[in-house]
Amino acid sequence: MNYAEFCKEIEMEKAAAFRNAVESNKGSIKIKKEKKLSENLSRIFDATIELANEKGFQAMSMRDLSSKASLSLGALYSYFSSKDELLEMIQGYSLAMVSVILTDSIKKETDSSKKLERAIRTHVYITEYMQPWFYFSYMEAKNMDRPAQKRAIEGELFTEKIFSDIIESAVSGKKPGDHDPVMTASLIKAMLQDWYLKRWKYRKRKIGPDQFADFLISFIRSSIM
Amino acid sequence: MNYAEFCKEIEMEKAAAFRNAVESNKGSIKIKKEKKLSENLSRIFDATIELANEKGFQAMSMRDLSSKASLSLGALYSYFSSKDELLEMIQGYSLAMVSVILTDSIKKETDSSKKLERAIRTHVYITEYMQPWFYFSYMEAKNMDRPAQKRAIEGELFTEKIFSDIIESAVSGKKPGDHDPVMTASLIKAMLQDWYLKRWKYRKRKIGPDQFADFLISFIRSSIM
DNA sequence: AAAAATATAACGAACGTTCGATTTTTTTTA
DNA sequence: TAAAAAAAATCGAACGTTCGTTATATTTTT
Repeated sequence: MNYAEFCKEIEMEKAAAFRNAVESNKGSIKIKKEKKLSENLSRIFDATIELANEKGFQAMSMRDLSSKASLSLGALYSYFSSKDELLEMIQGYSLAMVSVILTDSIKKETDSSKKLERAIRTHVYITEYMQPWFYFSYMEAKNMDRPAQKRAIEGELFTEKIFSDIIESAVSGKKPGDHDPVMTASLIKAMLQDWYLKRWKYRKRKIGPDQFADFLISFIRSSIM
Repeated sequence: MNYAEFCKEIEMEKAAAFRNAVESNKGSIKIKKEKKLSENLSRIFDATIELANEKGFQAMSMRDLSSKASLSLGALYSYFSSKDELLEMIQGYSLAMVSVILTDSIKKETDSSKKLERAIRTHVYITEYMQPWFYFSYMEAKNMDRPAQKRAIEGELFTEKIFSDIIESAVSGKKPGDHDPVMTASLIKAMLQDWYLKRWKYRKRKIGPDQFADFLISFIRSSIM
């Protein structure tokens, strides 16, 4: 599997996750027609991500959003009930994406070592594919209300658990006690996050997702094996 | 060296960095008396850090700051000329801290391997000591104006260069071509940043700075050696 | 007393949000 | 199929707040 292949397979799951995000916020959406809703809401999402990653979500005004999404102020509020809710819809979307994709992906391998490799690779690819979304979720987490913050933390721990479980079974019996799987998973997660948080750096150095995944895998492999 | 020892040695350098931060913004400070200035400005800094790490710098109002720092709105503006300038003063402060401390620290070792170990340990300790400051600088970087953003990026690359230089001389001749020092330094930096960005996680798991530094060093050593 | 520092009230600008009027789209009717 | 009616969606002005900042008056320190 490489990044190009990954992209082809992802489109459907992306659409499904979007429909799911819409479904769980149906209550505060005033738009009736499915087509209008998905067209305009995804344009609103894109515009929000773009503006927020430029100047921060708080600093982005509804008037900024209105002009970038080509909808009037009043119209915007037919798609969500408040600015905060908009933020949480986007968070829910990207949170669902990473956990679904990751869980599905590791089922395709049985060998622990291969499983770990695949998990890392998939994480790099999905965060490459939706980089602005993950950057947004990471940076705006502390501006969310308590329940949304809790969801963000649980999301982080969920993916970390995927890694620590794999490591546990991968290194069991090999070098007992030498490396704590939980700590190792923590560090892996940190390195994976660097990929979507510091894109400017890797772009400048002309390092693509495949290259990054390869390097990261060999770095980790030689450390825990 | 452990964290407790580190703390004893740091106080002087911290005070020097603070004086330096004041000095380079003297132009917009209306307070004449040295004592008043350092007392109140450091209280303003602390209050800003605390509020910004709670709800974000943008969301923090000058009225919030006024009440937390126990100074009237008008009085605040005798210590800086605008909210943005306050942000940049704080950024300059923590940026200067890490580079001075790190540069000084690695001079104390000659062996490359020891040098790397010491650099990592020192980075963990200084970011532990001033955790809220580094968290602040990281999270608010994208809300700063262009020149301040440039400074933040240069700061990141500066410390990364310190690591890649050491790695280069440490692994030269050992495993040629196997690990790109620049990429390795990038990953090390990512893991070091995790320490001050995810404090809630490490605190919950009862992992202190000494433990984290030990683990990180052994993780990296087994990977590049 | 003079100088330095603080407090208070007020400024215009910009914010998120709402609401009734208006336009666009869909459905019904002839 | 074309006109009329109903429904859905959009619009832009306006609301009440809150924001960063300032000018002036007052208090504290020298």
